[in-house]
Parts: sequence; structure tokens; C-alpha cells
Amino acid sequence: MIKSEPRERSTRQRRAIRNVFETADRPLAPDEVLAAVQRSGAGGSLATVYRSIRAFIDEGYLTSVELPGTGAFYEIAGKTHHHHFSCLKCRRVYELEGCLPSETLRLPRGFRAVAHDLTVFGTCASCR
Amino acid sequence: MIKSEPRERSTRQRRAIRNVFETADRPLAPDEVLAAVQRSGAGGSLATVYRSIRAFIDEGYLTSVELPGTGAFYEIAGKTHHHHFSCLKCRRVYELEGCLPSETLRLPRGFRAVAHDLTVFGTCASCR
DNA sequence: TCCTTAGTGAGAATGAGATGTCAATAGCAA
DNA sequence: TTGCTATTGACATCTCATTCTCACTAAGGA
Repeated sequence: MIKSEPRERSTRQRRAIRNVFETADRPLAPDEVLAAVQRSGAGGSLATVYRSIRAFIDEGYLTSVELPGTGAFYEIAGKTHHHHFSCLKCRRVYELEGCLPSETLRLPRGFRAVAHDLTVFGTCASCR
Repeated sequence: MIKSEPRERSTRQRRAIRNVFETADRPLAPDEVLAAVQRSGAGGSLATVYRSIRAFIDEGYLTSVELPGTGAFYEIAGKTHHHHFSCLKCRRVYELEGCLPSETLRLPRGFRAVAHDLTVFGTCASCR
């Protein structure tokens, strides 16, 4: 007999975490999520943030964003293809519109590309 | 009185490690370096690899290559600007020639770029 | 309202990468 | 060749992000 998935509950913390991602216009690190949730008065702990993020990824609501040299960031899934800007001062990550022209890079013979990641590093507007 | 830097010694292991980077045409992870050094019969341990890499970076011979989702890779410093290809099967990293045209990505107002990283993911020629 | 159980919080545990410790080894200047 | 000391090797330890533990809380169906 197959056990059905337990139904997910709508708790204050998960609602708050969802809201944090909805209102943020950029990928967030787990500690940024925690700070935002706590600022909103919904309590929260790091374990809850990680658990919720994992649950949200499983259900397809979030995706993880891997960047060079840091831990993972998370953003709402299903956005159009885009790249990221990583501020060297405040460590925040922003979304960049658009993508490179597809044939910019030529690959060596026999190599096949299935994806690419472009990260621009610099200082963001609020860190000037 | 200023103590002068101790002069560096030319040991079998460091010569071997240097040689590994000279003959590799791609960035190497520490464990790849260790494997290559041991294959060459020069002995070696992971601690030595890390210490040597750090010394080489300090003297400007190597630079670290940060890639999304993995630990650091290292390559000989001072090469012309280039990007990387990360094989999803064998986990090896290769160099790609060339760079994107500088005006490909437009940044939001107030953002300033100082560097960028492009990583292409896929399968390499020897993993087809 | 009651009851089952998913979710929470605090802190401990984990794991992988990287670095430190220390006795033994081996460059290299004298 | 000798003596000084940088380097090595084996292994312990640290770091940091992430996950687990467990007692407690609170959704939400009955």
C-alpha cells in the first residue's frame, strides 16, 4: 500500500518565508531569509528556513542559485532565463536581465553545452 | 628590524606540483593535483598540496578559479582572460578561449562591474 | 472541541574542504 | 660535511553551511 504524501500545513513561518521571496526582487541567502522573517515578526530559526526552502524546492516553488565562491542562494522558480550580479561589498546578489548571444563562446570539438552561468561582480547601486 | 622572508626551497614535491600545473592545460582541483603528483612518483600528501598551492598563490604563480557549486580549482596565473567549461560527468574543468563582447549585459543604473565569470556546463569530449 | 501529526526552535551533529601540529626529513649556505 | 631550518607526512583540528534531534507547539480534519 502506498502511503500518500503528508499534506503541507500553512504555518506563520512558511507564509512569512514565502512572502519574503515574493517581495524580494533578487536571490536570497538563507541567513538573509532568516533576518527578513524575523524582522517581520514571525519568529523563525535557521533550521526552519532551511526546512522550508527544501520543501519549497520540492514543490517547485523555489530554485537554488549556485554562485562562484559562496553558498547557495534561492529565488522563485520559473523565471525567464537570466544571470546574476554579485556585489563585492554587501554580498547581495541581484538579477540581471537578458542573456548572452548564443554563439558567443565556441566550444572545443566534441564538447556539448547544456547550460551556462554568468555572474558579474562589482558594486551595486546602494554600495557606491 | 625587518625579518626578510625565508627563501623558498626547491623540493621534489613542489617541483612535481609545479610540473603538474605546467603540463595540465586546464584548472585543477587539489585532489587532482595530489593524484597527479603521486602518479609521478613524487609522493605527496593533501596537506602539502594545499600548502604548496597557497605558497604559489602568494608568489603569484597560481590563481584560484571559483566555480558555481564546487570547491576551488587552481590554474597558472597571468593567462589571458578566458572562461571555463565544467563537465557534468567527470567533474573536470576546461578552459575556453575568448570572452563575451563587453556590451552584452546591461547593468541597472548605478551598478558598476569589475569582473565577470562565465561557466558553461555540459559533457566534455572524452565523456561522450 | 479533540486528536493526530506536521512544523518549530534551540542546539548538537554532520561532512567536506581546508588548515594546524609536530616529529622526521632534506635543501642549501657555510 | 655540517648545521640550520623550510618542508614534509600523517593525522588532528577547524570552519562553515547544512541537516538532524527531540521536546514542544499548533494546523486543520473529524
